[in-house]
Amino acid sequence: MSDRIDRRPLYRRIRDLIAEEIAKNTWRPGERIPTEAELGATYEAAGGTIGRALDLLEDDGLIERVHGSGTFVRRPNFQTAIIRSAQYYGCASDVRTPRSRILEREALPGPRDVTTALCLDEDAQVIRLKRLRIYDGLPVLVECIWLDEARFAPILTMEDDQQQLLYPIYESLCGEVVARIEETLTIDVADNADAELLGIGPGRPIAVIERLAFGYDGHPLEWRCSRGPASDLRYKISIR
Amino acid sequence: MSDRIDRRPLYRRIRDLIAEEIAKNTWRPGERIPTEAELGATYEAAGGTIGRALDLLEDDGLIERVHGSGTFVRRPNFQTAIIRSAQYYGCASDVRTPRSRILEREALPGPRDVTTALCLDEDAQVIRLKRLRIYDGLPVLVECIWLDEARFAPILTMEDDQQQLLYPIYESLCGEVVARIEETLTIDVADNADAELLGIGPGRPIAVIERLAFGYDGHPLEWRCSRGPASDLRYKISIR
DNA sequence: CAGTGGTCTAGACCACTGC
DNA sequence: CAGTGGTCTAGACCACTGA
Repeated sequence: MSDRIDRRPLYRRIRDLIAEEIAKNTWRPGERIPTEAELGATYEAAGGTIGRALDLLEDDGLIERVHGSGTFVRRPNFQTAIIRSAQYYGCASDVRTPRSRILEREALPGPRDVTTALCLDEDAQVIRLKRLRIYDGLPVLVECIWLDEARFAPILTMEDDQQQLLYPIYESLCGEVVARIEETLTIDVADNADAELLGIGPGRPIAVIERLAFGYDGHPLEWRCSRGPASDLRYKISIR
Repeated sequence: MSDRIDRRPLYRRIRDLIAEEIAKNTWRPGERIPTEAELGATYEAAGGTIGRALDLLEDDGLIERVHGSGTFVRRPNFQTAIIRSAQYYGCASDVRTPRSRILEREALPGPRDVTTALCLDEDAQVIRLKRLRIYDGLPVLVECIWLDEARFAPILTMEDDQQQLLYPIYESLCGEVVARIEETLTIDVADNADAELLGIGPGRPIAVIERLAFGYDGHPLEWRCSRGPASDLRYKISIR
């Protein structure tokens, strides 16, 4: 049945087969997947082996198990994103309402670096959003967001609901689910445009967070570049 | 035998018992610990259960298993430390020799914030090192390092071997092993002292990395504050 | 209550290391 | 080769969820 050529352990191969099903959208985020017993029958493995495969998927953040209830496809929340580490997020009152205003929105032929980052054809059409994020009435982040127009066309005509986060909109409007992000932090100094939008002096340090968002199938969906005052940044990690 | 009150699963309790042995220095870093069969006899558990406990310890970076050879106490290397992410580290030639020169070294009554960070008595005596880290002849990091004098007295009289890293010295000279670190990144602007030591203009962005280092027993051993040009920083993470 | 995931065992067999 | 960790099974039992 299983390839004799693939010498990886059974529970690893089963992990990958299930991950593939998730990538193929066999089950949507939040949905229940088959029980361990059913999976055991499907993949012809003992319960312990299936359990071990699910352990790996849980570690990878792809599924969530609820004791007595079932195993579900997880919808990631990116709690440890660098952007979240900024001071204004950690404020006392957790009811601070983040808002965001779209400043510019257009479709255009993709610049070379954008099509490269998103793995698109060189002549592909892309969407560009320029957005200002606001906390407590104060502008704290300028974002430039790039999307493949072929996948995200509805974004061009949606109304600007300032309360809404983008990723849930991607899912409801375009059927695209973000499963993983990569963030890179660098430091720059504010140019005149930054200074004006963010209300700080030109030449002050700016935190630049470049983000690539990927779907369950590993394909890049969104490229985003966020700029905010570096004085608001406080990023903490623990290492062994 | 085992407490009926402790309702955590057996493999979790065994994980903690072994972690405790490591913290107590029953086995030193690099040493082999008993075989799974021996551990099974000690803790009265089946092989699979011991294996699962060791899985957890491996995930936590406390041990390393070598197939066919044994299980060893791991010596961490902190590859993902924020400081490592600086540009000058990632350079093409990997033979760049980092050097460091100790600028100041003294014992003094611990300032309040230092004794607090290191969990010492308020009137404890501490060691303060000021160090300049140099890559390719260029100064790139100013570090201020604080240690409990009671544990690290030999540091006061050691000779300044500019090639050596500190953590191996802590181990060989003082018998203290760093098992885990916590780093916090913030951004500041260069004051005159920074500017002079690092050879940049005052007011330029500075990356400030505060680091607390802990022993296997979870006690803080070292408090360190590093300052370097933020333009050299490029920190990348992946999140689900 | 039935159905689900979580723990644990005993034992078989395999794969790798180092003598 | 003996000793070690790694995989896998079948089945028992437990703990939790939700109808």
